[in-house]
Amino acid sequence: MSRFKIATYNVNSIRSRLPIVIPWLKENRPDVLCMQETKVDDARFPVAEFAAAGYHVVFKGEKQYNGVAVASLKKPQDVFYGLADDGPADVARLIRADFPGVSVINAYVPQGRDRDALQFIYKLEWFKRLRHYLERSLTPDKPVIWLGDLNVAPENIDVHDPKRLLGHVCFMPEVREAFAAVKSWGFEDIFRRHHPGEAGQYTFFDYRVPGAVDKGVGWRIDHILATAPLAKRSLDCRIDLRPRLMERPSDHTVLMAEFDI
DNA sequence: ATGGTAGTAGAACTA
Repeated sequence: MSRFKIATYNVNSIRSRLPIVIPWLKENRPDVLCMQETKVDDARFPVAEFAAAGYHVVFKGEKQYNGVAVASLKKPQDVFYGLADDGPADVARLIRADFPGVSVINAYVPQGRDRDALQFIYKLEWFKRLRHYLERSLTPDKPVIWLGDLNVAPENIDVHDPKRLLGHVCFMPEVREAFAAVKSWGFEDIFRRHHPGEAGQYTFFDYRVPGAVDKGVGWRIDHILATAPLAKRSLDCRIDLRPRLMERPSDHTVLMAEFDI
C-alpha cells in the first residue's frame, strides 16, 4: 500500500501560470496534477518546464480556449482524449490517464455562458455524454477518479450567495441535477467526505471581486470525486488557497486529495 | 452593484 497524492488546478493559461505551477509542484510533489484551461496549442505546451521539475506531462489544447493536461511523476500506462462518442470530441476538455491501480478522468466541463444560450444546453448534454462514457468504458467497483473544473456548485453551502446565484449556469437546479446524475454512476465527493457540511470552502474567486478570498465571495466548482474502493481509502482532501493569493494568480485555486492505494 | 478583471489577443470573445 502506498500514498497517492492527486490535485486539480484550473490554471487559466499554463504559460502565464508557470511561475505558480512549477514551484507548487516542487513543494508539494503530488503523484498527479490535473490542469484545465491551459489555453495553448500542443506545439507550444511548456513540456520542458515540467520535465525539469521531474514531471511527465500529457495534454491536448487549442490556441486560445480550453485545454487539459495531466502532469505525473510516473508516465501513465494509457491516455485517452475526448468523450469518444458521435458528438463533438472535445479533446481539449477531457483527458483520461490510467495509472497502475487508478483511472483518472480530468474534465473541463463547459461553463454554459448563459441560461438561455445554446452553450447551456450543450453543458447539460455534456454531463449526459460523460455518464455514457463512464457506463461503456469503466465500472464503479474499480478505482476511478473524476476531477477538474466541473463548473457546478453542488449545494447551497458551495456558493457565497445561494439565493442570488440560483439562476447562474453553475448553480441552477438543472445543472446540479445533471452533475448528480453523473455522480450517481458511482462517485463520492471526496472533499465533502472529509468536510461534511462545511460552508465557505471555495476553489474559485472571480477576478472582478476585489479581495474575494478575504471576503469569502467564492464558489466550490472544482472537485475530486472517486469510486467507493478509492473513497474509503482516502486520507484527506483540502483546498490550497495560497496559489490564489499569489501575484498574477489564476481565478481558481488548487484542490488536492490523498489516498492509500 | 448586471459592475468589476484577466486571459489570449492585438478586436472581441470567454470566463
